[in-house]
Amino acid sequence: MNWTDERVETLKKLWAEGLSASQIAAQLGGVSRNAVIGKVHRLKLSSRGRATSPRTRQKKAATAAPTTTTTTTRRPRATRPTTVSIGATALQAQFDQEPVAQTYIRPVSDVVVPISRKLELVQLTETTCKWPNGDPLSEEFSFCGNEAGESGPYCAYHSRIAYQPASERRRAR
DNA sequence: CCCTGATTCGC
DNA sequence: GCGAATCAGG
Repeated sequence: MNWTDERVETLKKLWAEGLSASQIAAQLGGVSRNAVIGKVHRLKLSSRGRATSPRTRQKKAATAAPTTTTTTTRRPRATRPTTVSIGATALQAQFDQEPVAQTYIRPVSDVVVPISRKLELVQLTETTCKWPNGDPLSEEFSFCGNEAGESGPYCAYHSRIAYQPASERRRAR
């Protein structure tokens, strides 16, 4: 995957919004979080709060021989054919809503979400992502429905969105 | 163990 | 320039 102007643009945007490298990587698709971080550095826009202390590294020389890892699956981060722009409401609820009359739309920023299967409630099974798309009161409402595995009610992507903010908050950056 | 960003360095 | 491996830390 090469860094097209578009992708770089998205990267900058999301990074500026404060998304984590892995989230950005997930949304761009085809790249690892390391790639994102590396790119961010090269773009010299890494200045986003000192997360870690002044590291002084000078260990390991290079890639050592991994001891035949039996099932060390290298996950290419699943298939993400297309990315669809949807006005997600995921994290908004946590931002206080001023009593001020704000009837118009709040851009917040488009959040790119992976393909959803748009399932109805009755179609959900124990392994389908139960992440809601849209307003539950709306006709348009649906569930993500992608494979959720057994680690939770959401697919890998939505698990991040659902749980990560909490841990992020916990660290109180 | 999960995650975060930072750095190094072979490619 | 790119990004995996690695580190250091929450």
